[in-house]
Amino acid sequence: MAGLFAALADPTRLRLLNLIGGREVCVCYFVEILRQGQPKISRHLAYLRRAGLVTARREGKWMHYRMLPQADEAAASILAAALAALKNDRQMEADRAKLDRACCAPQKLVMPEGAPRPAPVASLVES
Amino acid sequence: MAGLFAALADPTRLRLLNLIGGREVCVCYFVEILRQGQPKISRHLAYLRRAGLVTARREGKWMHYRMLPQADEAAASILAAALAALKNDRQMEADRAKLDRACCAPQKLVMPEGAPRPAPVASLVES
DNA sequence: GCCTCATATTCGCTTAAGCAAATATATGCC
DNA sequence: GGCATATATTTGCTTAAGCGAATATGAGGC
Repeated sequence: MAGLFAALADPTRLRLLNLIGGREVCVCYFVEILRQGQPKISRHLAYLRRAGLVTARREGKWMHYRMLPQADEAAASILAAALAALKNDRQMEADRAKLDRACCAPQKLVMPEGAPRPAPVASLVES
Repeated sequence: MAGLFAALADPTRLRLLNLIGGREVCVCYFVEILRQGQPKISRHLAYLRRAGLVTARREGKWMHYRMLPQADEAAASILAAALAALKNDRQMEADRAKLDRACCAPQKLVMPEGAPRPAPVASLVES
C-alpha cells in the first residue's frame, strides 16, 4: 500500500504514467516529450516495473511500455483515481497532446527514423 | 500532486489517516493504538498537517486531529480512494476496532485519566 | 565478426526521510 | 510561582532516493 504511493510520489513517474495510461508507448517518446536524460527516464520506468504498475514488451530495438492491470482492487481504484487526477493538470495535458501529435501527425515531433507509433491498449482504453 | 502521494507513502501515516478518517481523534489514542513512540507519532502528524491533509484543534492539554476537506477535487478523490483501500486491510481494521473500543467501551484500553473520547466529524462521516 | 542505435544498469555523489533520544512548549492544578 | 501531563520540536545519525556521467546489454544491419 505505502509502496504504491511511493511509486506515485515522483513528478517524473507521474508524467510517465500519464503518457502510458491507456496506450502502449515506446521509450523514445518519453525521452523526447519529457526532455529529460534517457538514463533518468529508464530508471523511473524500472521503478514502475518493480512496483508492478507497468510492464514492457520488446519489439526489435524498441521497448514498449503499458499499464499492468492491477490484481488488487484497492490498488486499481487508487491508480484510476491518480490517472483521472492527472487528466486536468496543465503539464500532463501538454504531454499527452505531444504524444497524440506524434501518433497522428508524426512529423511535428523529431523522432528516430522509423520509431514505432504509440498504439492503444485494448484492455485499458479509457472509459 | 506528487507531494500528496509522498504524504501517503508511509505506513505510519496511513495508519494515522485510517484512524482519523471520519472522526476527530486525540493524539493519546494514536500513541496507545499504534504502540509507537510519541515523538514519532507527532512528527508524522506534523507531516500530514504540512501536507494539508489534516488539521488540529487544541482542547486543554489534548490535541484533536481531524481530516481537512480537500479544496482540490483531484486530491479529494485520491484521498477517498486511499481511505477506502485501507478499509480492507487487516491491520487497519484492527486499529479501527481498538479505537471503537476506546470510544464505546472505554475501559478496555488504558487511557490517561479523563482522555477525551473520539467523536465523529459531521462533515466527514463515511457514506 | 564489427558497428550503430535504443535502452538498461552501475558508480559516485548529494539531498531528503525516518528514527530514537533528548529537550522544549503549552496547559492545568496546586 | 512550581510541578505534572500532553504534545511538539530539535539533534545527531543512518538509510534510501534521485541525479548525471559513464558504461553495459541487446537487437539489427553490414
